[in-house]
Amino acid sequence: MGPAVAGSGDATTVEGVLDLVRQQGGRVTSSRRLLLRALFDSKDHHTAEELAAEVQQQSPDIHLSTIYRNLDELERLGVIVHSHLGHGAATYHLAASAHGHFVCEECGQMIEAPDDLFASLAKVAETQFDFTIDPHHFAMLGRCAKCR
Amino acid sequence: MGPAVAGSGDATTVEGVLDLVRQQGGRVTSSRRLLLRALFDSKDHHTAEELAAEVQQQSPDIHLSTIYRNLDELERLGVIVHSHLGHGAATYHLAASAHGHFVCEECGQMIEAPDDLFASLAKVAETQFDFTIDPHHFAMLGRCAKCR
DNA sequence: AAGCTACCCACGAATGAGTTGCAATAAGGA
DNA sequence: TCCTTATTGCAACTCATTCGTGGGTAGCTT
Repeated sequence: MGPAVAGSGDATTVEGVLDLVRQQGGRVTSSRRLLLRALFDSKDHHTAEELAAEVQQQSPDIHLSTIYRNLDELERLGVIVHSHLGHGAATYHLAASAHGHFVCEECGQMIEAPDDLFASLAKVAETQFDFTIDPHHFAMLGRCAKCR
Repeated sequence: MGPAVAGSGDATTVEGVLDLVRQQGGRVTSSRRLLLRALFDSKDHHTAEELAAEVQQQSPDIHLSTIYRNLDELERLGVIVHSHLGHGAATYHLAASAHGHFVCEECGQMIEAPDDLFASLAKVAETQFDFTIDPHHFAMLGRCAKCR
């Protein structure tokens, strides 16, 4: 039957997320669509500035502050998350592909860490402090093999 | 006998650290002494601004930028470290009492975590990625019991 | 004790990342 | 098509931190 119509609000496609936005009383604007395309097209980590540059290739008038406002909105909807990988700007990516990060303090190399690596830490934090960790937000710094 | 003379460069007292500074070709100034006193007097975490306020009670002309430059210097000497506990300013404390941090995303409550809590994560990172973690720099975010 | 000189300081201005106020614009239901 | 209100572009702002500068001073050297 050809490509399925955009799911009604499942956050797995650009149009699906836009449905979700509309359902929440938000409006579908071209800046939102372009930003979501940039986020879906590359599953990497991007700063707000990088995403703005991407979006501005299609529509140069879209302002960085609009990008920030839309990123905030998408984060409130749970579609994306941001993380801090070091001392610079935050990076954004789809919430569906959330994961932890190991970042070398020396060379900046970043390793994506599947959640189960943090399972034992999660358990200790839980039993000792009644604390539920979220290992995604801040990177775990350290030294990679090359820099040690 | 009286109190022992300041150790020759052991970073366990204000005067010891100042010896160390002098040994490295640095100069002992009153802003450095006051800053070190502030750091030694309370073993808590303090932002640069808080430390400045403390120092300025003795010597109101000491500028915030001097605090930052001295904090950098002390960090290069390995006497102090800074960590990021959330989205605000960095906090500084003595390197000797370094430790990890669990911080609640909701209420901001901070729990100091002894290093051995991170032992299992350290091992996994080592064997799987040849990566040596430093669990002090960024806090591990999450939810405390009350906020969950 | 005085001189020298590299180091250090106060001050202000600049930076980088992100936020906010506001008037103009546009999405989308009526 | 009209109307309401979300959204945008823009500029100005905040916050944390860094930088440039000329004057000041610690602490060798003599």
